[in-house]
Amino acid sequence: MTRHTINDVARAAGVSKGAVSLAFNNRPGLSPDTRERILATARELGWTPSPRARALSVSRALAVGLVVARPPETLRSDPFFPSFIAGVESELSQHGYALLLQVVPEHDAEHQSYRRLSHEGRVDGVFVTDLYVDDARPALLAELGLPAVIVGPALSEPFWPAVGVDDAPGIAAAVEHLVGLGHSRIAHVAGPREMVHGRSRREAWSTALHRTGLPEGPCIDSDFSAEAGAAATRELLDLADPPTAIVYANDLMAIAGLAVATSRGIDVPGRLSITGYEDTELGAHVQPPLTSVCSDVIGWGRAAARRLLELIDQRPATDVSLPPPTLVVRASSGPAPVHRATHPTTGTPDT
Amino acid sequence: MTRHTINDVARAAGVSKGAVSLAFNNRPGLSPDTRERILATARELGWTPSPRARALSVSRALAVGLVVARPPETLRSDPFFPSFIAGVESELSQHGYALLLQVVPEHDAEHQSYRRLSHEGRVDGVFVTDLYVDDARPALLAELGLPAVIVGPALSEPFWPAVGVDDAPGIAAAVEHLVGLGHSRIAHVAGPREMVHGRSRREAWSTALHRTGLPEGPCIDSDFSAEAGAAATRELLDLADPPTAIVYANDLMAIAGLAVATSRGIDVPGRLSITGYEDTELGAHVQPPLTSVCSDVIGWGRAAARRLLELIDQRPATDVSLPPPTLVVRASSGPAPVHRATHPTTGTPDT
DNA sequence: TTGTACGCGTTATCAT
DNA sequence: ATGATAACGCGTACAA
Repeated sequence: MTRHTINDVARAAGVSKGAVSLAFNNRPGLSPDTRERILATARELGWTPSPRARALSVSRALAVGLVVARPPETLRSDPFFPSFIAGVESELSQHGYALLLQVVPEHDAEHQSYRRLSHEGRVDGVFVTDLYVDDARPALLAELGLPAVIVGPALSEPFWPAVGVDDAPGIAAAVEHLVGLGHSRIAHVAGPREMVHGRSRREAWSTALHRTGLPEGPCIDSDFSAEAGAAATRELLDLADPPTAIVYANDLMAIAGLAVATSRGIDVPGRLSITGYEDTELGAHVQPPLTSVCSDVIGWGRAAARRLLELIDQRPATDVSLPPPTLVVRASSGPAPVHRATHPTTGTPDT
Repeated sequence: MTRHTINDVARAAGVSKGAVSLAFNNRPGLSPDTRERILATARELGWTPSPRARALSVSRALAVGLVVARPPETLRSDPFFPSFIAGVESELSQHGYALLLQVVPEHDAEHQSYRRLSHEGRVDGVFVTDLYVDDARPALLAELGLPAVIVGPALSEPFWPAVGVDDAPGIAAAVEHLVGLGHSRIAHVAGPREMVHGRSRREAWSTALHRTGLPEGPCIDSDFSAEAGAAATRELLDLADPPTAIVYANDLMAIAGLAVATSRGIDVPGRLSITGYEDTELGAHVQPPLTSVCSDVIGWGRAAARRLLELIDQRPATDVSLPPPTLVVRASSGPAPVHRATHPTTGTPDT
């Protein structure tokens, strides 16, 4: 019951090692029936090529890497990665590739990780997530010669292709939804200005408002964390002329913001409407349930993996069109209040 | 600037390949100064052994696997894995090991994954999480001869060691906290009976109550999801004699339960106290902030990885004592109501 | 300490 | 066209 090798198969099929290799790699040079005979023999013996040996001989790792640089605290509640990874895996496994994951606390460590992965030849390519404006990683990876795919909004990145769901339609849908409900003072709690997906969502919010002819509401920079989302919300509610609706750049901040509003006795959605982004499981189960933007993260992962494998194999990019995100309307968004209180924290009942 | 090999180092140091290998593996058979000279030369050339070649030659993968079998939906909001993985990585990287991750939708697929990982020799060992009572995986892995560490409550598992933070002290602390606040009817929203950590938390709750001399409150089986947590909460609140406090088996269910209470106009903690488990980021930012049990998940990951590497190397287990979980008290738990309403949904103001 | 076989496929070179 | 042969990738380990 010991492990079989290519030699066992070759012997059993009465051919040479080389022939078995040709058969398994769909390479010309074999008559159809010997090819079939070889494959059948391999099937019987339960043999498949060893990735270890293959890796050494083809000078490839047959694995790709995902390095996530965040303090675990920030990462903890992030719903993105599990789905993304599931999608990635579904594509990789079909090509005999594996996913190697690392979670490191900060950016410097991430650079070290890439260097090591590349130097040791552990991976043939990597995904880069949470791209910053002027991010140094693409250049580093180019220097290392390590193929990469940017996971996030497509941008004119000189080094590597980007695969991402476009944020804009989802944010636009949220804004239009709120405008349709009569809101005219729509704020945004944004992701960090330095992060590409923070910036793109902010721009989408701004653009959508301009398109409807409304002025931009106030916009507070935040960092995608619950803590900062809560602080931003307090800041907005403290304004002399607070917004009647807030578009958050993710669910985590939206849920924290919701708690802030509730704790001040501000009725949601009676006095304040709220939308999130990402449609987390919990969003549907807070009070009131959160209106949010939902995108196909699994499909996204699959597409990113496909692109990365193409890049590694130097194949041309196949077109993948990811479905645009959709707005899931729940009870956290409702008609704009008829009378706008001058100061919501003094809370007179609405309608 | 092409990649160096062990031969380059050997030549540069004026020794044989074998000597370089001995030097890098701290093996006897080399004079101290040649050893040092070899290491210095390697440092100069920036050479480290190639995991690929090593893997083939030592007949090891130099990687361990983590297969997570859950529908992405369920996994999405799970805060456990990122921290756990960070801890795992910190240990693995020191030993030249890498972590290979897979996310599969259901249990059958997980079995397939293990079979494949083992058959292809992709990993030298795996972590098994979310253990079920009578789980078939340990036996499968034993049959495959693939070393495994159970991540979860220590239990008398015949095949593999378990590494886990003991749930009991944390749950007990929550129960005692509530008892100290005057609660006498303390319910539990449990994880699935078939899951080991569901069961262990339930038993901890039961034991803690008995120790204080209080009768068990009602206990509803749930499944760790927000959806089911909400349903369980509704069920509890519909009882003729509803509990004044609910101990949830995780934060996700607790937050969903909180929303249910709030939506019924039940004041938390005035009329109902709530505790969670896991201390997620969001728990501190819901309204009211959630009392929860916090454990050192990163340390847990580190310990599990260490044990797995020991198992792979057939070394004896070193003792690791993980710090017991601690109770983080926030505003969702408070004094038991003085007058217990006969039916909380008819909600007369409290105190 | 050194020489060399070995692990296990892949691929370039040859032979029919 | 088909298929065999042998070198190769890069460390490790055992005999000398």
